[in-house]
Amino acid sequence: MKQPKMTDVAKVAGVSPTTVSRVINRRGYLSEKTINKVEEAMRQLDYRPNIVARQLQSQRTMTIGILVPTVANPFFGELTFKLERYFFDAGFKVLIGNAENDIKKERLYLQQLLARQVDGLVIATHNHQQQIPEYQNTNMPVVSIDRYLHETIPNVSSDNYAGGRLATEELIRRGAKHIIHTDSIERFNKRDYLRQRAYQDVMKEHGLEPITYKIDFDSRPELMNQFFNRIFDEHPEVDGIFVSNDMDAIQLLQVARQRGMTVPSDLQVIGYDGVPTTTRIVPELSTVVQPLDEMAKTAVKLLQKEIKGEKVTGSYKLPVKLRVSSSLK
Amino acid sequence: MKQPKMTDVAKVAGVSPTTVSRVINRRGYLSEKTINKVEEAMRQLDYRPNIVARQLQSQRTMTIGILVPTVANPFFGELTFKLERYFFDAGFKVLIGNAENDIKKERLYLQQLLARQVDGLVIATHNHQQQIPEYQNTNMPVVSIDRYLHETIPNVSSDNYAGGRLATEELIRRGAKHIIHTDSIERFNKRDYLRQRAYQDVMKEHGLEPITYKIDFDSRPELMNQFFNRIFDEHPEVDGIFVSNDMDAIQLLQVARQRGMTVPSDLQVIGYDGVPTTTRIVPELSTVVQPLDEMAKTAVKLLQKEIKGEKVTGSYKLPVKLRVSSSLK
DNA sequence: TTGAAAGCGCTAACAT
DNA sequence: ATGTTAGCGCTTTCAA
Repeated sequence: MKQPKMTDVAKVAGVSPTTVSRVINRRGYLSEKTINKVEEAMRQLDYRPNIVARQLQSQRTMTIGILVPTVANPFFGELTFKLERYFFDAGFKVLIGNAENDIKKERLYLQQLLARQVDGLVIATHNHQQQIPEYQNTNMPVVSIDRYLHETIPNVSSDNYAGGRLATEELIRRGAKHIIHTDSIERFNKRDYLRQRAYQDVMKEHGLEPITYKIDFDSRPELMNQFFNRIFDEHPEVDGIFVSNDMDAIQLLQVARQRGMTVPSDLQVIGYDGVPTTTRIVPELSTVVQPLDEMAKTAVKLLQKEIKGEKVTGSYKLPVKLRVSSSLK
Repeated sequence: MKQPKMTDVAKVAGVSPTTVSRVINRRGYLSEKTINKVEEAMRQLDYRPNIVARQLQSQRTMTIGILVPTVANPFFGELTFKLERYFFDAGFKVLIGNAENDIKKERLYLQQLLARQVDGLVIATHNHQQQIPEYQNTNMPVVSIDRYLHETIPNVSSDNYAGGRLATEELIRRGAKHIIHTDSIERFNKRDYLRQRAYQDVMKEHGLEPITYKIDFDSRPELMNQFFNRIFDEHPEVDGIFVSNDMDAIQLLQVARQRGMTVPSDLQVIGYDGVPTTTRIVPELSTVVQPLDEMAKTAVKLLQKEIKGEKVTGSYKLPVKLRVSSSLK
């Protein structure tokens, strides 16, 4: 048997559909008696309003699309979790897409979501935006996380430059002389290379030579191991490494141990992200902690403003802090 | 300016709205000329069909709701990722809810999602289903993961009993004599205690005394440390532990190391889950690997059947395998 | 305080 | 091969 609709409720309650709608939405004048009749009818039929019909009428879905590389990664899992929580508190549901560093998939999601299935979009993927013309469509409210998409799209991120400085300065302060920086290769846009720039600036300020290695984000664990081994082979003098994210840093720690290096006496390591889950699993890793909770809150707030019709642009950099642990002297 | 709709396209192309619809959906007879005219008009107006209107008409949203405790947990992050991937391949979008072990929140999600916003539901939460009457509503296609909800709702899980046996037997085979099992407390239903039952059966078969400790799932890391320390205090003779999930097992390893115990010579440990992310971070942990990919595939397949109208019930147990690493002798 | 009618944007059924 | 009409289930005028 089919789900009851408003006219069914109206019939049972002996009123018009309009009145049922009024009762559901508590709009306009209603007599106590009518309210009771209608509510009784709804209960009797186990009636649930059809959200889709309401969406068509109201032209809003109260749904937000979130695009990430993959929620299987602890950083994006945590981010998605926080975003979803704050959106939920604001009355929004959340549709997720794991773009998997696949431009085609990201475009497919966008084409779907732009078809008025969502009221807004949070983009935290790492694909090359130049290849995704959909972001030029400025009608849809969009916020990006840690990524520049378009001049009209506000961007929320941790203060990458400050974070890069913090990490590098700390390594130097603790006696490291030969410090290497590894970064993901997929951050195409110059504005996203702030961690690296900060590292280079600090190194130069201290008369040290900056050396950056680029990691292919998608590389498999075995390749990562090769990659880190190569660093050690090419730079046996290295005594400090600033790694652009904790997952990579953890793997680096493993490689260093396999090579018989002792952390922190032979090698000091600082990562980036500081997500609770990874910190809990590898408490010994020192790291630059991104204010994920604040970032999520900010993104939600900005997107809500956009949805209300306010113009929002610019870059929102949130302060990082250092978590010092036993991977530092 | 407003988004163009079908009639706008129809006007520009000089045809009827129906024809536009036909072109979009490639249905019925169309002349080459008409197709071109319509497509040109769509391009010119940057037209995107309104999905919500289509949903109202077709009575399907092509959207699935997924409820998990939180995607921030690597296990559920990975599960959500895989589910989303296979649903995407099948043409479905995915709405997520982080129920956070909060019955109220879970009910709120359900009430929303049951309002025909989704075509089906995957439930992987850990709340007490007796307190969630919405699951009695049998109209909505539902699949549960590792959790019994209702006799009409199919359940997909790893073979928990086999996994429990595998872990316990392996510890015994490798010489452990005093083996303790720790399990989450939130698995209310008897059918969910299969890992524990397997552990107990194997212990008894070998003339050993089973000892199970229950962990409160939500407990904070500090409490977990206390908890594990208590186990070691109360059972200094312990030389093997089977922990019900890897996150807990990892924390146990840390506590053991803090106490100066050496793994595996003093203490052998086996976890449960074997998610790629945690395995990559803590490769030394031996664990019972859940076939997450198969579980996701199965859940997607079952839900699609239900959506097509087929009746699906019963319990789908998928085979586990042991991942042996250096936490075993 | 309540109801009738129109319309949100699309597609299915029925013409032609 | 294309158009007309009706309707998906709700809310919003406007009227009574």
